[in-house]
Amino acid sequence: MSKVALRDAEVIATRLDDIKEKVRSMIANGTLHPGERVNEQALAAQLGVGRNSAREALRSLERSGLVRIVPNRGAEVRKVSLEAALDLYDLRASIARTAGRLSASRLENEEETQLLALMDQMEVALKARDGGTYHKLNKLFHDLLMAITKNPRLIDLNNTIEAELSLYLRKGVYTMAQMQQSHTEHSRLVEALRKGQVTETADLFESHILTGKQRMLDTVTRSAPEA
Amino acid sequence: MSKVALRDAEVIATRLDDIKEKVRSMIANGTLHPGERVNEQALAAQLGVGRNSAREALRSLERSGLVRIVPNRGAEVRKVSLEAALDLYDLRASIARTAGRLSASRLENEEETQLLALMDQMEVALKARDGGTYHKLNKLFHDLLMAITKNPRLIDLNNTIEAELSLYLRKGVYTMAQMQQSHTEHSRLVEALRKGQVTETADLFESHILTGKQRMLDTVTRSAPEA
DNA sequence: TAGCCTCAATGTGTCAACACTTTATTACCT
DNA sequence: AGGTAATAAAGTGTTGACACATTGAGGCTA
Repeated sequence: MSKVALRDAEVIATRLDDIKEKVRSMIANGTLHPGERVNEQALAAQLGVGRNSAREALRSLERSGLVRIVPNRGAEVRKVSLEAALDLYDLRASIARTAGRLSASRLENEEETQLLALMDQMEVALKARDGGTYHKLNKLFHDLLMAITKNPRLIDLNNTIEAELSLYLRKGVYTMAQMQQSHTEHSRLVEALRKGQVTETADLFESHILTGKQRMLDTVTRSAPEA
Repeated sequence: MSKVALRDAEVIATRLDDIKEKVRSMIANGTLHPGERVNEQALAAQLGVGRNSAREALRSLERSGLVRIVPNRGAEVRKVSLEAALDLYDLRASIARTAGRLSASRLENEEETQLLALMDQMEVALKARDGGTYHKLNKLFHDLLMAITKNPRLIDLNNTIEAELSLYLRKGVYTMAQMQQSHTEHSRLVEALRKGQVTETADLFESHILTGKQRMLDTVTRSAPEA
C-alpha cells in the first residue's frame, strides 16, 4: 500500500501558484493600483522569472477576475466599481442560498461540532470586542458552511467571487453593532441547519449575504460618497 | 470623431480564442474523449501553432472547466460524473434565482418585446413538433433572460456552467411532453417578469432549472442506469 | 498653429530550444 | 518467474529571441 491513489486530493504548490500569489499580494497591499497596467517584462524581472511564466500567471489571474487582459495591450489590474461589487454580492447571495439548501441536507456530525465550536469562539471574540479575531473566525465559519455542501464547484466559485470582491473592499471594517447583528444571523442559520430545515436555511443564508451587501453599501456611502 | 472610445465593448477575436474554440469542438464532437489526456505538442502540431499557444489555450480551458490540469502531467478532458452534473444544476439554479430577481426589476421595453417574440416562435415550434428549433429558441430565451439582468459576471458565470454541463449532456434530447411543460413554465415566468414581481420571478426561474435537473435525471436513469 | 503622416520606441504575441519530471522499458537480482 | 532498480523515451516547465501591434514623438503641410 505504498502508491496509494491520493492523486485527486493531492494539491501541489507549483511555481505558477507562487507567482500568482505574489501578484495577488501586490494588488492587495497596493503596490499595484486598480486600473494600472501591468508590464509583463517588468513583472518578470521583478520576480526573477521568465516573461512567459509571468504572462501565464497574469492570464490565470484574469480567469480569477483580478486583472483584465486586452489583446495586444496586456493586463491591467481590474477596477471593481461599486456597481460591480453590488452585482458580485448578488451572485454571492445566490450561491449562499444553494449552499444553504445543500448543507441542510448534508450536514455531518463532525461538521456540526466544528460549527458550534466556531460559534462559541465568535461569541467570545464579540464580548471581548476583538474585531480582528471575529473577522478571521467569520471567514472560517463561511468556509465551513461551503465545505458542508460537498459541492467542489460551488466552493471554488464562492472563493473566486470573494477574491474579486476583496478588490473592492480593501478591508471590511465594520462596527460592533454590525458584527453583533451578523452573529445573530449566524445563530439562526446554524439553528435551521441543525434541524435540517432546507428552505429556512437557504433563505437565511441568502438574506445573510444580502444584509451584508446592504451593510457594505451603508459603510461605503457614509465614508466616501462614490468617486 | 474617428477614434471613438468603444474600447470596453470591443471584442476582438484573437488567435487564442480560435484555438480554444477548436479544442472545444474537438471535445464536443468526440474527437477527444472525457478522461483522455491531451498532449500539448500533438495538439500544437495538429493545429499548426506553437506549443506555447496550445498550452495557453489549454490552461484557459481549465478555468472554463472543460479540462483539468495536473502539474507535470498536463491536461486531460474533464470527466463530468452524474453527481457533478447534478451539482452543476444546483449552481445553475442559484444563478437563475438571482437572475430572476434582478431581471424583474430591470426589464426594459425592447427586451420585453424580444421576449414575447421568442415565446411566440417557441409556441409555433412546439405545435410543429420541431424539437431542434425549439431547442435553439430555448437557448436564446435563456440567454436573453440572463442579458436582462445586466450583470456581466452573472452572464459569464452562467455560460461557464452551461458549457461545463454540456460535457455531460452530449445532447439534451427530451420528449415533447417535457418540452411542453418547459414552455408552460416559461409562460408563467414571463408573466411574473412583466408584472415586475420580483420574488415570484426568482422562485419561478429557480424552480424551472430544478425541474430541468429532474428532467435530466429521469432521462438519464431511464436510458442508462449509471455506469 | 492645427492636423496628419511617418517613424522610432515600447510592449505584447509566438516560437523553437533547453531543463526537468514523469512514465515506460530493460536488465538485473533473488 | 516475480519483483525491483537503472535507464531510455516521452512530455511538461521555463526560458530567451524574434515577429508583430500599439503608442507616442517629431516633422511636414496647408
